[in-house]
Formats: sequence, C-alpha cells, structure tokens
Amino acid sequence: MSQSRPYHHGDLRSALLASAERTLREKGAAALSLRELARDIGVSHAAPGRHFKDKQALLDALALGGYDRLNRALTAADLPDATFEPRITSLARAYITFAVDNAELLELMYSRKHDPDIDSELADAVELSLCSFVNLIADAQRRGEIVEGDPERVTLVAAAGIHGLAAMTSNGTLQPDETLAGLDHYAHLLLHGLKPR
Amino acid sequence: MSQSRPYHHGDLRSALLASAERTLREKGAAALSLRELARDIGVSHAAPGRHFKDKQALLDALALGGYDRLNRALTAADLPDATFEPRITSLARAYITFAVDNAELLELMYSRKHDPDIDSELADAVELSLCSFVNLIADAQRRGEIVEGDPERVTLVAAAGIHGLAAMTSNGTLQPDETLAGLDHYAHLLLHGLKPR
DNA sequence: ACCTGAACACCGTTCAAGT
DNA sequence: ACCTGAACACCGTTCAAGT
Repeated sequence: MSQSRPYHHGDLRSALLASAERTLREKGAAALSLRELARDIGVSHAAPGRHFKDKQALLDALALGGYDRLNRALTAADLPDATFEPRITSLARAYITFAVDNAELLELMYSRKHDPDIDSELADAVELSLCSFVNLIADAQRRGEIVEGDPERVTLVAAAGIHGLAAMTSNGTLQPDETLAGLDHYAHLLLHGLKPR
Repeated sequence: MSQSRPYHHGDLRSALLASAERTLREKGAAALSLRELARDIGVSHAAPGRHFKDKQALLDALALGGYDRLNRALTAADLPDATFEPRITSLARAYITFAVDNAELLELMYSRKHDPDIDSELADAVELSLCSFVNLIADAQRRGEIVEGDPERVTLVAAAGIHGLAAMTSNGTLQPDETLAGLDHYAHLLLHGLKPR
C-alpha cells in the first residue's frame, strides 16, 4: 500500500509468483497471462521479462515452489520412529491433503512441460519428494517389517499408489473425503496384500 | 489429394482432430493453435469454429478419442479367464504401453480442464476405463483369489497404483523399459503385500 | 450446411529509451 | 539494475457475407 507507485516495484519477482499462484488456484493454468499479472500488480507488461525469460520460466518457478511446499509437508508428516503402517498412512495423508488443497498447482508440477535438461533444480525437487518414501521403505526393510529387495523398486509400489491416489483425487475422479477416509484401509492392503490370509 | 481445393473440405472435423493429435504428439499441447491447424489443413482460420465451439471443445474431443483408444486397448488386453496375477499384469502392461505411446495425450486426458457437468460423455469414458479393473477385482473376489470388501474400494488399490505408474512413466519420472520390466514384480507385491510371509 | 474475410480484443516477446 | 512504451507477430472468437 505505498502511495504513488515508485518506479521500482521492490520485489516484483515474488509479487508475480504470488499473483500467478492466486490466478492458478482461482481460474486455472489456462487463464494465466503475463500481461494480466503485470496489470494486476500495476507494472508495465514488459516488466515480467526482467525476472522470467519467458512464460515457461515462470511456470517452472511456480512448480518448484510447489515441490518445496510439498516436500516440507512430507517431512513434517514423517514419523521416523513409527512402524510401517502408521508411517505410510501419515505420509499419504500429507500428500493427498496437499493434492486437494493445490489441485491446479499439482497438475502443473506433474506436467511434462518442464525440460529437466534445462531446469535441473526442478528435477532435484521431484527426486526429493520421492526421498521420504524411499527412506520409509529402507527403514522398514532394516527392521524386517517388509520384504527385501531394491528399495527404489519396492518404493515404487507405495509411491506409485499414493501418486495415483493424489492425481485421481486432485483431478476429480475421486472424492477427497472418501480418499482420505480410505487411507487406513489402503495402507493395510498395501502391507498385507490383496490375497486372503 | 484433390486438385484445386473445393470450397467444402468434406470432413474437416476429422482432419482437425487428426492434425491436432499430430501436433500434440510432436510439439506438445502448448503449441496447439486453432489457426495453425486451419493453415495446415488449408482452410480459413474461422472454419474450425463450425465444428468446435471453442478450443476447449477440441481438446475435449481429443481427450475423448484418447479414452476410446485406451478403453479398446484395455478390453483387448483383458484375460477374463486368467487368474488375478497374470490378468492384472496384462491390463497394467496395456495401460503403461498406452501411456508411453501417448504421453501428451494422456496428460490432456488427466487434466482438470474438462468440466464433467458440460462434457458428460468424457466422464462416462473415464468411468469406463476403470471398469476393466472393477471387473477384474469382482471376478477375483468371486473366485476367492483376493480379499472380500467393496469392489470399488479394493479396485482403488490396484487402479491407483497402475494410474500412478502410468503417470510417472509418461511424465518422465520413470523409465518406460524399467516400468514395463518391473510389472510382474509389481503385481506380485500387490497380491502378496509388502509384509514378509 | 459449410466456409470466408474482416474485425476485435487479446496474447508473448523484444528492444531502444528512460529513471 | 530495473522498468516503460512502442512495435511485431501472433492468438481465439464472432459475424456478416459468400458458395
């Protein structure tokens, strides 16, 4: 709320990202326009070009911010001393909650638009988001709670399942409350298998 | 290859869809422009408007076509008389193969852009794609091969996992050959669980 | 019924010039 | 270093008019 806008915005980059995420949440990725962002912030339409080389660069930065928050949420929800079942349930709940609260952002994060050769930061963030699950599996194996085998491979069974639940929930195939309510059941089936005991 | 283009194209709608899918595959969804499509086909830029009320309608039609092909692939790969493990492996292989061969299209199919209230045809197609999995689970339950319980709920464990594998493979997180090679292992873990026996 | 051509209101991106 | 204003080459969509 500064009187008589100064020539320099001060922190245009942050302002652009914040405004972009609001638009993303309210009107979807298709409605994101650099010119409209600039208009909303009260800056010339060419100004964003100083901070993002093109629109894709802004989308990449948005996705990177999303992974940062997702990774923080996963880390916060991790229960390193818990046994497999409550631990994966907690991680899954954090992931699904993030998916529900940030559906459009998650779609952007998943999208193939980000060239990993160009944006290695993003590739690192994606890998980091898998880390919580790899750690969970490795710990559980060390304790003899789950089967042996390449942790990355075993992780896939858990991570792909939760990724799928998150994607299906965020894109509307599944109801958020149903998905969250079914998580305990899900973890149980994952651990004990579909085969009757 | 008609000499001296006639005034009427003949089957502009199909031509637009075919050209759009080629662009989608070669240059991605972001590069899709109705005007460029019209130019490639050799028709005025306003002509597409006769067949699709707006760009989103063309994207919806593209996604619908994708689900048709996916559903045909799943039906063809289904082995109604097989036991659970080979049957789900076959379905998963078909799904992943489709995901690898149609990565950009799959992203479009998954996207939240399609309003189900407006395009109920698409919602039906999505549900149909889950049908193969629901049938598989229901049959296996009837034979006592897998645990009892709401088929839709149990299906989720299998469908979400495969959906996740497909998404992660199509967006580059997973290598296609590794995913396909790990499918038997995946199906085994799904059936027997992560817990050591 | 199907398509054209012009028109309208937007875009993203670039670049000399301003502060 | 950061931003502006004009310019360029694009868009999607609409609508009278043509075939």
